[in-house]
Amino acid sequence: MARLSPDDRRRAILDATLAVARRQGLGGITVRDLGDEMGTSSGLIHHYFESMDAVLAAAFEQAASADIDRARTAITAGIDAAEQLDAFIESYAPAQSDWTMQLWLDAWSEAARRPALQEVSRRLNREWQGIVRDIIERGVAEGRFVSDEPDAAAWRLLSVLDGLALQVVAHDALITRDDVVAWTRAAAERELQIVSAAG
Amino acid sequence: MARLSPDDRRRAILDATLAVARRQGLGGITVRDLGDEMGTSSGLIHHYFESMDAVLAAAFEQAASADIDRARTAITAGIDAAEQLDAFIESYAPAQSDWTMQLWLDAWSEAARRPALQEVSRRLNREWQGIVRDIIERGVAEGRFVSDEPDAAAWRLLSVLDGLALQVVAHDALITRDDVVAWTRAAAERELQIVSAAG
DNA sequence: TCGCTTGTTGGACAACCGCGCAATAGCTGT
DNA sequence: ACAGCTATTGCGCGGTTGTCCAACAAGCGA
Repeated sequence: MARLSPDDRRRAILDATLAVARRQGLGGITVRDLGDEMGTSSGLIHHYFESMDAVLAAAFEQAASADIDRARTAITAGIDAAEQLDAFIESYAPAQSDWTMQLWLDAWSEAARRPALQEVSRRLNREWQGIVRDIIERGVAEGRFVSDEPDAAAWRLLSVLDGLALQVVAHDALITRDDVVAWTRAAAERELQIVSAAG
Repeated sequence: MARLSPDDRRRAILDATLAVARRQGLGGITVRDLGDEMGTSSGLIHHYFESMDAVLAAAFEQAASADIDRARTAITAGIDAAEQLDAFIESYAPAQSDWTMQLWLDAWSEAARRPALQEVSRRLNREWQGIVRDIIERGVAEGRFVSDEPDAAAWRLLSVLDGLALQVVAHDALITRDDVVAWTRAAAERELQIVSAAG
């Protein structure tokens, strides 16, 4: 329809990709879906991306990065490390039909076979772990957390969160989002020897 | 080609499915791939399975069940609950190119789109959790573990193991198998308040 | 106002998919 | 040796996919 600048159109394509992925999952997207979503022809997509793979990779990176940014701003609201960790857990735990988490499941599954996707997935995953580690180190410095290996502790917390979150998304209703939040909090209290707020 | 008995052919189809999945992933398998792999026509598959979804579910169930059996026998070697938990962790932690774990990643990713596969994945995942919970309850009964919510504790332990294992398989070399074992042991010690062997 | 650049169209194309079915071929019991 | 059963074939169907490309049109500088 309207004639957009290359930058705007590129952004519009990625937005449309994520909107469709929300409904059908990353794997179920076709160029025709994107055309319909944008109200344009489907041929337009290949004027900006050389393949459908490139579209999906770019969309995944955008969505995952946006999630990280969202988590970062959610964390800054916390006064101390304990509150920040709580904000992080709340921000990370997925809803029953969470679509970003499904994106991650797809990425982890495909990573071994798609080098470009693996690179993005690995880099962003390490970034998540870094966020958790920073919170832990701050908490240790504040004297609120106890941990002699913040790096391993961060991997453990992120992993328990990933492991629980994937159950919610892949096995709808086996466990709930509330379980994820409550159980991860309990794991964090044990891991970091957090004294309860009453103390 | 050769005319096989229904049982043998069924097995051959599942074997072929796993062989192809090893190369292309569970989600990227077609009936024609299976025909090529077996050296037969593709129409044969639908003589034994009513849908592709059913084939994938059966193949995944076969591979994953074998893993559960293997873990169960590994666990029986343990004298007490602590040893059993250790045996479980060792048995579950994947090698760098672990092939069953990759299958799990594929299954979790595809579950949302394939009902039969989701049912199997959910059931077997719950079975894994049951195994861990049984060990924990035995340990509590023996007075070696402390846990007032064995069910949640089992989910946490299984999840941290899943989350760490996934990093090994999907993000080759980001963390190692040794990290998975050591870090999960540490998580278990905190979770279950295990007193060190020296005590 | 004209002409050039380029964003956009819409369909052609070949390849692929799961699935179904009539025909065929190989085994088994008699 | 023959008949009956059924495992297996091989192709067809309707539908889908990603990719390509010649034609069209909207904006912009001259």
